[in-house]
Amino acid sequence: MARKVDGRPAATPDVLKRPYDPSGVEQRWYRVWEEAGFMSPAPNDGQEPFVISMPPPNLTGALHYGHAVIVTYEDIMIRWRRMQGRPTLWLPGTDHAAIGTNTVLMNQLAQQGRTRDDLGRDGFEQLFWDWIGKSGGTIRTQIRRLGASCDWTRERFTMDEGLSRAVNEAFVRLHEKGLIYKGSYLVNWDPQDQTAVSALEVEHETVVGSLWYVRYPLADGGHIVVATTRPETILGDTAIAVHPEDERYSNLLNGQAVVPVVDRRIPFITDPAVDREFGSGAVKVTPGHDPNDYQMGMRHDLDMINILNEDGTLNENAGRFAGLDRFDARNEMVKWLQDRDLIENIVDHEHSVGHAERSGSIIEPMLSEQWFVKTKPLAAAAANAVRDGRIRFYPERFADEFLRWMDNIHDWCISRQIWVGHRLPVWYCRSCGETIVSAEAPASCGECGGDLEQDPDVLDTWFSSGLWPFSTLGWPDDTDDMRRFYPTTVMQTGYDIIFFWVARMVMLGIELTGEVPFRHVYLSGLMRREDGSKVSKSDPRPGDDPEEVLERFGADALRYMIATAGTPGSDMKLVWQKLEASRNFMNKLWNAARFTVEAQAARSLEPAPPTDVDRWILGRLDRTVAETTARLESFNFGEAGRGIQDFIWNDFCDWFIESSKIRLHGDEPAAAARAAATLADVLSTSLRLLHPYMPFLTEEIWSHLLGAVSGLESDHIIVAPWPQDKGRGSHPAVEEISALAEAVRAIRNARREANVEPGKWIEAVIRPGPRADILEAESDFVKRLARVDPLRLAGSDEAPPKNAVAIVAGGMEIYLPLEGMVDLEAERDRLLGQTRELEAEVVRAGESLSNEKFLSRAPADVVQKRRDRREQAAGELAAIRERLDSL
RNA sequence: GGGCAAGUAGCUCAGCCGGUUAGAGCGCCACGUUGACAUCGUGGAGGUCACAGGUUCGAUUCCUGUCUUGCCCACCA
Repeated sequence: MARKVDGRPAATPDVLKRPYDPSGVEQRWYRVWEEAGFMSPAPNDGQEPFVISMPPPNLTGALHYGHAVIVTYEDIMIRWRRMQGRPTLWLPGTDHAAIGTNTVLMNQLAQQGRTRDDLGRDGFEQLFWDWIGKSGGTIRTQIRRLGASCDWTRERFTMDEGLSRAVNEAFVRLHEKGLIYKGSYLVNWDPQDQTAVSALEVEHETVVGSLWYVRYPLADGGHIVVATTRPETILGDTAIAVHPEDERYSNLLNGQAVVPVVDRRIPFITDPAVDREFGSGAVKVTPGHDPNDYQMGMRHDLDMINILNEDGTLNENAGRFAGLDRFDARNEMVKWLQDRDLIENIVDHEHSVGHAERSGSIIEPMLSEQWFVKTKPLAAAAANAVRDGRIRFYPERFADEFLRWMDNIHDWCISRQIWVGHRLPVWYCRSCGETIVSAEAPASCGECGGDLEQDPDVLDTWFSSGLWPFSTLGWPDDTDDMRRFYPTTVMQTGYDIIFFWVARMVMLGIELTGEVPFRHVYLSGLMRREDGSKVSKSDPRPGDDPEEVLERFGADALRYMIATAGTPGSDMKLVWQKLEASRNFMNKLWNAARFTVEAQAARSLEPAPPTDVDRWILGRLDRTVAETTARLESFNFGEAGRGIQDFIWNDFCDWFIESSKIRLHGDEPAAAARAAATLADVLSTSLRLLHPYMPFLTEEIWSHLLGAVSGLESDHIIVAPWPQDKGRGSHPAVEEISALAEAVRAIRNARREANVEPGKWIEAVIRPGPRADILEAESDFVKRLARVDPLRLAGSDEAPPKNAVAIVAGGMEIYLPLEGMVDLEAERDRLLGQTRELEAEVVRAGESLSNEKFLSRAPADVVQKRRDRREQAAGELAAIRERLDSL
């Protein structure tokens, strides 16, 4: 027989060693599941499938907590639905992340002192594919490590052959319908990555800069003052605008101003967009480098001058400043103006500056020829799908956010001047200049037969991710998977990409497939650091890497912490103590399992009928089953998880296991067999409830149970049936035993107050009132758990013992005759204190019960409840007063 | 500038489609080697549910306003 460290014999089999150690266990079970094919959908039996497209992690490096959050919630849903018997498909994959990956690769090259031009496009693409292989492998391993029960046989990558075909097809179809167009517009230009980005990829940051008041000479002499935050853009000015009703400047309208440095003569225009109160009331107009001015330029047909090169230096239009970097140019310009006394004033000014999400560099609005998606018609259809309930959001407030964005949408710039991503399916004829948009590469120009050249640009990464729910199922082909699994059921992702991704999927899904891509959108919060700061790629800190947590606590602990960390849609913090609490819970369950397995030795006999204690725990179990199922239905994963723990720890371990020891160690084999059977029953059901949260631990325990218990529903818990509520929660024993537990608690409390040694057995006398039967049947429950013996039931006409501590609890009067230990004074004080509390209670209840309006307006059950409460309090009060009198 | 969320025990957070003595984990205090578990057990202390009004028989929960914090959206030079 195995020995414990302290020398006591251990009756538990060696396989259930304590404490629970997740390392090894987790990887082992994952392999078993994968090899058995449990994670692929069951064959088509006509049942409605439950489908989730896993948000594809970016291949920009390793896993982060965002992925852990996604895996946790989605795996909970998938495992739960699988256990319910639904055919489930959870389709995993990865995303090439275009600019994100581009940044990673460019940084790697920079560290070697190289640029992408050293490699050339082919060489750079080779580098990309090498990286994809490496990063993809890491990510796949980590997703497995988290326990994601997804279908790896259907894994996809946004740039694999099928998905690339889908991208081309989507582009061509949208282009044919006029929903994709090319044009020269003011775009957000990232001078560092040297590419256009979409408005969503620009992050605005409020900074305190300067507002320069600049004197522009007038052609007819004199000057006009204009305020600007970007003096270098003076070089691109093509007008000066004032408000039409601004009389201060009405006399200047026919004249011209002279742009400093370049000496260009520019007209005055009037436009109601000008704010008379701001600055001098006159504004310089730079249509080539400011969105506002661009609009104004369009309205007034102004010249549009581009003063920047793609790398952010100034071009030949900048005169003497050509070749300078944009920031140097600003300083030089100010100096130049100051030298000529053309700066009237400089004031601090708070304004917002756009930065590129990836590179962090300041965005320059710049004229550029790009490809765009015409979003208005797509957005209208998407908004309708949400308004009419075809798509539902959880929490609901995100639907409003979604709609607001859709209603104010701008066209989407989808071309990027980088080398990572899907090349535009666009070719130009070298001879005649013809543009050809085609899903397949054409051999030659259809017009003149000339040679073709493919457009060098690639697509925004979100264009391909926008197709994800259907491109992964085989679209544009009419595949079995597409027919069976589309539309998908739930889309769950972080709320931070609702516009980037969710919105695009809805727009493109409806347009290209005619159906919404998913029915439910569950948006989860972000995982923050313990101090509340955001985990960021640009500023990594120790603790940001989930790998550490997996090492120390295992995937189950991390998952449970994430699932129970908060409420839907709200951010959560990575709190170390919560991970410890998860681990402790796992250990608690593990030990309960050891106990249960050990107890099965008693199951050789035909079990006795269930006792009220059995009925109580089975009733509590059924209530937990019902609650958990309802909470999962409504996406309340945190509440569900906490409820399961509450049941396992507080009901099962603290009360049922403790009380089962009476029967297990007693001398009635049939009773012991019943206790063992109930233990196994409750444990196996609890494990199934918990499995979606802690797949590894529950599978491990299940495997040990298999050897000890018969009648388990399945060889593997992952495919075991989800528990059913058998309605035992309404059995009277549920309340009866709860009352006994309340009595036990009260006795323990009284013992403590009377300074009775915890281990000491003391006598108790109970006047059971209406609980005589249950107390008779389960007196051992009270005896053992309250450590009282002998326990004597007194008739209602019998006088209570004199020198005793008196307690009223669970509808019973309990007396603990503690000879020589009862301090009469202290006892009287204690009882007086209780009297006061009860009196207050009676008064409170009495006030509302004597209130006519309460009686007439409050619902009947509320009134009844209050009556009951008053009655109970009054009863207890009477008993205590009687006791006081006798002292 | 507009919008959203949050403000509940020392800390991290639940709860509240109005009605219980407002809960959990951690922390704290006291006690405990009772054969599942010290990653534990038992008992306890600790909250004017941000503030001010209003609706109601009754408000932590609903409404209005204020303050604080966080986030999103927005072309004010």
